[in-house]
Amino acid sequence: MTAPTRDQILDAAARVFAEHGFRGSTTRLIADAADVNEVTLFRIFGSKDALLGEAIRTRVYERDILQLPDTPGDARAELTTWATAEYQHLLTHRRSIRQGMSELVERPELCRCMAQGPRGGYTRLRVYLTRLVEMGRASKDASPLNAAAMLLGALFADAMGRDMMPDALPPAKQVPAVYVNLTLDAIGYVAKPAAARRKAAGTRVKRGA
Amino acid sequence: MTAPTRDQILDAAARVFAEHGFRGSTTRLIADAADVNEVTLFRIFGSKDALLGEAIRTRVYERDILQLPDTPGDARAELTTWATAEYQHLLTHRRSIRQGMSELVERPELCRCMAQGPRGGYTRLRVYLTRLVEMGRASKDASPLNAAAMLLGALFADAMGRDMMPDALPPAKQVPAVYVNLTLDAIGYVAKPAAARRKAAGTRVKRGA
DNA sequence: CATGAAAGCAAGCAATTACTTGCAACCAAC
DNA sequence: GTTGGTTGCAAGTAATTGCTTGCTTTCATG
Repeated sequence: MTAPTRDQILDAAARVFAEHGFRGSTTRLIADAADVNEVTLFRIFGSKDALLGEAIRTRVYERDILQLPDTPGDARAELTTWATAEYQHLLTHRRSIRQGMSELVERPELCRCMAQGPRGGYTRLRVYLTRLVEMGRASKDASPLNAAAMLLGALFADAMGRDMMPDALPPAKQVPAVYVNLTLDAIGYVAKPAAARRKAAGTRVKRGA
Repeated sequence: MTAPTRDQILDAAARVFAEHGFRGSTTRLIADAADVNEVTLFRIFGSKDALLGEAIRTRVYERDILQLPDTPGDARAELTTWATAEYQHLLTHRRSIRQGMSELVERPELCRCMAQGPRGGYTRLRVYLTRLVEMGRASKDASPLNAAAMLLGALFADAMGRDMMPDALPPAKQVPAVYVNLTLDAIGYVAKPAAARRKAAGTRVKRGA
């Protein structure tokens, strides 16, 4: 068994899955897309389920989440960079993600690997926003937990729904910055802590949302 | 042909679709769920496609969007009520909506009816938030368009993703208020216009997000 | 060249699925 | 009771699908 063929099949399976979903990804379709003989799929992976399971796990859901700094600097810039990577992944894989979401009832075992990315992102973001509050750079009343959920939710919804109504949403290139800025405004973000705020009084009027 | 049987079948089809999606909704499954003979489905609807198409259109996607007042009063209360209705619909139909989303590539004709609800909600919310800005009750820098997108996005993502990670999101009962309040904070909402703001200086510290 | 592993090819199986057909049963209305 | 409309029942068709099997071909290695 050669690694190129195995990867080739996994890549092809993920592509077919994105368009056709679980049932619609016939072994014939996958074999054609991978440019191999159908029987090869069974020789290597044993069953269609095993093949597709591994394909979407390794090609869609398993990934590294970008790090956020332990000590926040320019939060608007840092979070926008971070959100851009997150959003890019969601946008790139939106078809597969939509297919995976539709399988939640019939294949609950998919739940864990599907939730891995969102959980990781959520945790990092929440920690970062909590630090902002602790540093006196966001309102003490703010809930980093809720704000993190809202930002990630908005990014997710945008990526999943954009194909449905592209004209009704902010331009894709602007999306990360738009939602990051709204989120930071929502938690009363300021570039400097309260003690230093009097000297930088105009900071908030310079950024529009 | 009797109307009860027709409706019975449509209801059953929608239920089966929510769990099994398009392909997985076999005519046998639907007939069993509707407690009718399989041939009846074809007598009444002609094909499985036509049946499912009508079922999800009429049982999931076609709906009335709650109105928002032309002149905003207590925006936190009004938007929370409104968002609660919106969220409830999304939560109730989340399985069907997820299935529908997964079909976007293979059945692009679904796009329009799927987008109808979100578009309507988006428009109403945007108009309402624009009025807030015009009344001097939100920041002139705010973009009602972006804020509307974020609020609706967050509600959507929450409803669609809750099954995947129920513990990582705000409690469902609190969701509408949480995201409405964050959104209003993001656009610099105040209960009264700028001219009257000095007399109600404590308004913002009373509500936590 | 010989060998073994990997993959291709062709045929086929059993199960499933949307759908059809002919007859029978049921029910409401006259 | 008769009639017409609606639905059920049973059997079946053609197509599709995951998967298997036996033989052949290809390729890398010694």
